Amino acid sequence: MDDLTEMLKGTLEGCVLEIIGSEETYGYAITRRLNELGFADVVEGTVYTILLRLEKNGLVQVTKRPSGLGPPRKFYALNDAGRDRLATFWAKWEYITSRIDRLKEGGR
Amino acid sequence: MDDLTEMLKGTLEGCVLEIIGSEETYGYAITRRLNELGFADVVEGTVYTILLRLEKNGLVQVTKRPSGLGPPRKFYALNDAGRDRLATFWAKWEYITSRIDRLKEGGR
DNA sequence: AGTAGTACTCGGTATCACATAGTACCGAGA
DNA sequence: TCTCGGTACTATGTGATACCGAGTACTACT
Repeated sequence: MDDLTEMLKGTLEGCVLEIIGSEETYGYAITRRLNELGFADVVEGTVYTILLRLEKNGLVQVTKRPSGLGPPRKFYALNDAGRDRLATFWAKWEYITSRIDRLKEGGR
Repeated sequence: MDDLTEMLKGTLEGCVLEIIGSEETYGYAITRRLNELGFADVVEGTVYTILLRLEKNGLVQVTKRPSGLGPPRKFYALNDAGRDRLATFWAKWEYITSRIDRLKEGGR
């Protein structure tokens, strides 16, 4: 699949929120998870910028824990604001996909 | 629905291509069409920048015709490159929505 | 000692939707 | 007549976001 970056704008952050919401986890693992989900070209740098943004915007709670096989990990969990944001993300996603599907069907 | 702009990145151009592909039309009418399709906050300036980009990238054929109720209209039609681009757009859209749905279902 | 895998940071770039202001043409009502 | 609203396009600049590239650092295995 060729370049998806423009189409991922706005949605990738939602994906990261969803992953964090389903399980407390850390950046490196999130990248792997996205890759195995089919977002093959998403690289670590991208995920980390998203995580830093989430942290800066107060949507996550961060806990640093030693790793055993590398530097310490920063574990992320959603707080209330993060759960709110995730919910609006899915609402927006629902909204947009329904409109686009309508358009695709030659929609009226 | 609150701000969708980030999520429309990459997809709005595809929507415009789809509209042009189904009928030769012009900027002002495309904006109206998008608005009635549910993309309520999309404004003229946005559509015109997309149209100029499409033209610059050689995806459309442009014909200027007098309007009768205002300045002349620039009618847009897809050429071969445009139809190609539209096809890849739908392929990407399909791809992304399937991955996101999988993620949403707690996907494995 | 060197290498590979894990794990995070930081500065810069490109692209896109959008805001804003401006130009221009027409018809109808004050 | 003159303004106003609707039609129609152009041009410049801004902000958000994904991505790139380089760098730092820790561990384990050879």
